[in-house]
Amino acid sequence: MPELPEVETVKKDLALKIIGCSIQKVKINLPKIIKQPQKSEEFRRRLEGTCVQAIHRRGKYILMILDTSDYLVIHLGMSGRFLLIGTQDSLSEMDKKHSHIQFNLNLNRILIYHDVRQFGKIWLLKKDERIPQIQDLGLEPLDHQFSFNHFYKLLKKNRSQIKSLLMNQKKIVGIGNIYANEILFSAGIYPTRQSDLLTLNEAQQLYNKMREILSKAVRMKGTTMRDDSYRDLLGNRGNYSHFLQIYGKKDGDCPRCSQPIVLIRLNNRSTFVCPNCQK
DNA sequence: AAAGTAACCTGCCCGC
DNA sequence: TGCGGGCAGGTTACTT
Repeated sequence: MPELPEVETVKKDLALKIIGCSIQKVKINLPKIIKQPQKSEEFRRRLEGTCVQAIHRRGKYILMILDTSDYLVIHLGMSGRFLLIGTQDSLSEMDKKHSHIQFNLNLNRILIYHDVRQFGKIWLLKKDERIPQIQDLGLEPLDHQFSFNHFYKLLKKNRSQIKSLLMNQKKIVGIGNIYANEILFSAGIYPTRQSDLLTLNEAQQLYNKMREILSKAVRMKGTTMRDDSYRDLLGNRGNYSHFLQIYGKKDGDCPRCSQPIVLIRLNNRSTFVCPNCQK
C-alpha cells in the first residue's frame, strides 16, 4: 500500500486526531505484528496509561512519541492501516478479522491497527533505543535540505538501475513502485538506465519530477488503486489515483504519444513503460 | 556491488 | 459456479 504520500497522510491525520490522547487499554490479537518488545505483555504494560505527545514520519515509517519518552515505530507494510472508530460495533466481520492491535483511547475512541496481509511491523522502543530499519534510512526526497546537488552525487556514486535506486530506502526514502513508475515516465527515463550514466539534464528532470509528483501526491492525500487498497484514517481514498499517467495502465495509450504502454518485470515488480517516450 | 528469487500473508480477479 | 494461477503500493535473507 503505502509510499511516502500515503504514510504522510496517515501521519497528519493521526497527529490531528490523537495527539494529547491517552492510551487506556491495549489489546493484541496478532502478536507477530509486534517486533519489539518480544513479550506482548510488556508491550501492553508500557503503553497503557501513556499519552501521545507527537507523531512524525521518517520514510515509510510512522513514529509515535509518548509522554514516557518511549516511542512506537510503525511500518504499514503492504496493507496496514489505522482505523479510528467510536465502537467496535461499527466494524464488519471482515474488518474485525483483520484488526490486529486495538488501542482504547480516552473519550471512548478506539484506534485499530488493521492489516489484511500482515506484513506491517510495530516496535515499542525506549527513548535512546534505535533500530537499523530507521538508522539506515536514506535522504528525505521532499526535505528542503535535499538539493539537486545531493541527488546528482547520489546518482553518480551508484551503478544500479535507476528504478532500483529510486526505490532503495537506504538511499532515498519513501518512493515505492507506483511513484517510481510515475516519476520515471514523467522524466522520460527508461527504468533500467544505469544511474551514474544519466546526463545532467536527465538528472535534473528526474529530480524535478520526483519532487513535483511526490508533493502533488501528498496534496492529493495519496493514491488508492482498488476498493480494498489504501485508505486514510477515516476511510477516505487518496485522490492521486486520478493523476496516474502510467502505473497500472498496461496496453493503455501513452498520455504523451498515444503508443501502447508496455508492462515489464524488474526486481520482481511490475514496471510500466512507454518505450517511445522513455529512453 | 548489484540483480534475481523466495518468503512472509490474504483477497481479488481472470480465464477455463 | 468453481477452481487454480497470478497478482497486489514492502522488506528481508539468501543466491547468483
